[in-house]
Amino acid sequence: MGPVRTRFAPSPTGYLHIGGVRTALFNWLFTRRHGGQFILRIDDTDAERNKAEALQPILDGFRWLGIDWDEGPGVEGPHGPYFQSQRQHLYDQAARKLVASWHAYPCVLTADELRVEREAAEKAKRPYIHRGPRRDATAESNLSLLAERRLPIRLKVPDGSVIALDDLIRGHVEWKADDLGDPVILRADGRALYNFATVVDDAAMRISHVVRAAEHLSNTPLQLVAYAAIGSPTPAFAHVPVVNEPNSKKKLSKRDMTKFLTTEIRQKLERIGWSAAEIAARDDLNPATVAFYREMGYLPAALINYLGRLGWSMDDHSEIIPLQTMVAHFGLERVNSSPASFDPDKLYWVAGEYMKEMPLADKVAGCLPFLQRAGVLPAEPSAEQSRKLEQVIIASGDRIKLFSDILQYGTPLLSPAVAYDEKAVAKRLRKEGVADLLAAFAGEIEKLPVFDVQSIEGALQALSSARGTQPSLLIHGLRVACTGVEVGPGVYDIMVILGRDESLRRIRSSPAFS
RNA sequence: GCCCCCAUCGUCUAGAGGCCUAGGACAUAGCCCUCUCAAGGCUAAGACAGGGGUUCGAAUCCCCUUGGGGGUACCA
Repeated sequence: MGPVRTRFAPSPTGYLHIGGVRTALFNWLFTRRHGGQFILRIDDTDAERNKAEALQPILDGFRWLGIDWDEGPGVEGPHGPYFQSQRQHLYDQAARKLVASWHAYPCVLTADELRVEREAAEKAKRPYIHRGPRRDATAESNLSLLAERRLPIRLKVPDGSVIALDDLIRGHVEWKADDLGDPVILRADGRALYNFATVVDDAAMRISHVVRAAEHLSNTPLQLVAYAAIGSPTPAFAHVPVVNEPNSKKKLSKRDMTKFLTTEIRQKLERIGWSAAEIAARDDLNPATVAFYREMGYLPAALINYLGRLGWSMDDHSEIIPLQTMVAHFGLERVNSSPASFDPDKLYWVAGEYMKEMPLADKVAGCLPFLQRAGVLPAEPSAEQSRKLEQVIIASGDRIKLFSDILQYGTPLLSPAVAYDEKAVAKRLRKEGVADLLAAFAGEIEKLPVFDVQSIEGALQALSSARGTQPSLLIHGLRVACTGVEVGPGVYDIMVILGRDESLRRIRSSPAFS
């Protein structure tokens, strides 16, 4: 076998779809495992919806995830160009050669005539298998007809044969050629159809393994006919199962992604500082795109790990699999043949596992932009602010699973104003004796020689036992007084981060006294 | 309609005839730890779609049914 060469052929739609990137990842893992080349080929033949700027988000997404390509946009190689719109002449040439070699023929039927044929077949309850009138005409006469008129070209499907495929994931599949109509491979205007362009390109680019979504399995027999016609060896095929919507047996669709922008998701975005207008201005901000996870502060390694395990397993127990391990063990034979549902909960868990392993400095760097975009910290934080942020992150520990989680835990400590939560205040501050305790405790900490976790805790325990109250009464009251909310890092950590003066200010101006 | 694919806990999966009273993970519930929330520990509940074969023996092989999905285009 020659070198492993795979490809992924996205069309520039303006966003990187989660299902597509999973397929790309399988290609990439397989390729890296075998030391081959992974090619990114841009399927931009559909001129109107393919603007140049619509490619950028896709490339950005791949780069963010660390999926690199050996040939493609920005990486010239021996088999370019890598934009299908620049390869039209190749399809045209190939199709004409097929007419000359009697493997293809011009279609002289009009759209209306074709429709009539199809309807007649339907009425007779017979499957419609197209065979055109010029199918058996001589190559010479077809060629001269083509010289006079621009006509669509159809590929001849050989009569009576069986087309077989040994799919690397699905095993042996076969089709009867007689069930297949002669497909148009080139439109009258010279633009190629997908089933033909993909074969011409895959052959020209020496693709050894076509790893693609299972929805393409039905296209494969026609493509196999095309390979035979152009006289190229066929690559190996592996059809990976589609990714389904969460809790559903429906494919995670590229179309109608707006439905994934539920009110819940919208709230999540708003909570991390996105305005309704900003969300509306981005049509890729929904859970079906890679960009969404990036904006939510997921670690790219976590997304990769999750996606890699979706439909593939390394063994009977591994869940957190570092990229290098994945590359070392990836194999198409362990890719499942049944569809898999995307599970946001599990992805969130994986994200948390990866965040636990993040070095502190990287965590700080990752969290900062979220605080800045929400206006909690300025573009150029002061040394004091940076120091505090680091302390907050240390104190928050495993609570931060996504970078955006810093907003929940960091905002109450980093912004000067405290937003008091009604329920928390009612439950923890407006309680018999809490105001007295807080006032007394404020007096105690004022006198502390050092203001650290040990001394604050000591003061609190001392006061509680002197008063004969549960320490938790004061602890909960303090947290709400200092942060406005009930959940968060340990209270002593909170007070140390705020500092003595700010802690006192917050305690004394808290709603416990109003 | 016709062709093709798929089918293990809610979800991701292990399982390639006996190791299966079906294992793990996420999610769920309970308990423990504890200053809340996370994290962690322990426990619970939870699946071979149905029916026929083959076999001493089937989640695993075959057939049928059912259910899901894809294709059937001058879409990709």
